[in-house]
Amino acid sequence: MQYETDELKKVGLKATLPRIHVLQLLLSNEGEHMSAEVVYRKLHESGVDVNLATIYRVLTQFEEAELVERHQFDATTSVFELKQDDHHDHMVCVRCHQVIEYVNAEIEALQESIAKQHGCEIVDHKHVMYVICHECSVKK
Amino acid sequence: MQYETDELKKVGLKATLPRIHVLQLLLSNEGEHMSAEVVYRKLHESGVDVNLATIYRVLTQFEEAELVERHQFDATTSVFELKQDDHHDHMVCVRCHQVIEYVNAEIEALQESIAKQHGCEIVDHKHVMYVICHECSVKK
DNA sequence: TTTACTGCAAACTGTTTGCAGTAAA
DNA sequence: TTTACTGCAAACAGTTTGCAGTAAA
Repeated sequence: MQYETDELKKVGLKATLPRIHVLQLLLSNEGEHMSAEVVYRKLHESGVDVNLATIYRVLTQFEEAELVERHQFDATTSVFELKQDDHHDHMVCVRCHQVIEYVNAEIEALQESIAKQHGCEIVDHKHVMYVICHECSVKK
Repeated sequence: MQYETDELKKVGLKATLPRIHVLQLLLSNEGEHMSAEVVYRKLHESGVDVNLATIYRVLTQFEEAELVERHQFDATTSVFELKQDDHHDHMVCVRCHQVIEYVNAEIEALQESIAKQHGCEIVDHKHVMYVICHECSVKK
């Protein structure tokens, strides 16, 4: 819990219990992409009662503090993951909803050159591939 | 109006006035990416009163009939464009909200190979670049 | 002790839906 | 004349917000 406290203070946030718990959950589930609802449910399952509105606030603050990244793989729900050092994009299995991360420098470079061709400067991008993953295609 | 009527019947939809008007609007604004709200407003401006709920229904039916494509460039709102023959992706200017379409076979191919490497089969993808367009970067 | 933060409930936004009436075939 | 469609109002889902009370510094 000291680590979480330090991380929070480092980005200028009071080390409150809700924030510590959310951060702890994200840390212990690295690589997962969780919605606010899921964070809420997981915390409650482990006996920690944090209000859903607070979770939304905390996740948004974490995003602003660049501790987490927000993604929207489907039309309705945002998911959050701990921010990693390297940029990566995502594949989402439409059957099992597993998320696979990948990095591809060539695509990144191509993007830049396309933008440049049009006189545009990229400020952000999202690239999501909706797939049927190996496991799902095997089990029919 | 005969053209619209025929197009609608071709995909098995009754040629009703709301549908004809929405299709007409999309046809006369090819290349535009309009939200349901914008469709609603534009129709009303030209003196055609169609209920917003109907516009949502019609656009969804058009999507199912593959007459239009739905995109979500921001978290909250869907936009629609007439379906073209070729696949393309989008750049959206974060300042003026202009949408620029582009096609890049190399990226498409790279996507496929990345998916394959992971044993995945792509069923869909979205690739959006958020940019500052030429005009916007010029006028500071 | 001060001020940022949380819980609660209510609001909000884009979108969908049930139902009774209307228009296309 | 039948049946699909529309308008209306209410519901919906995820998310945000105002406010009064609570806890971190």
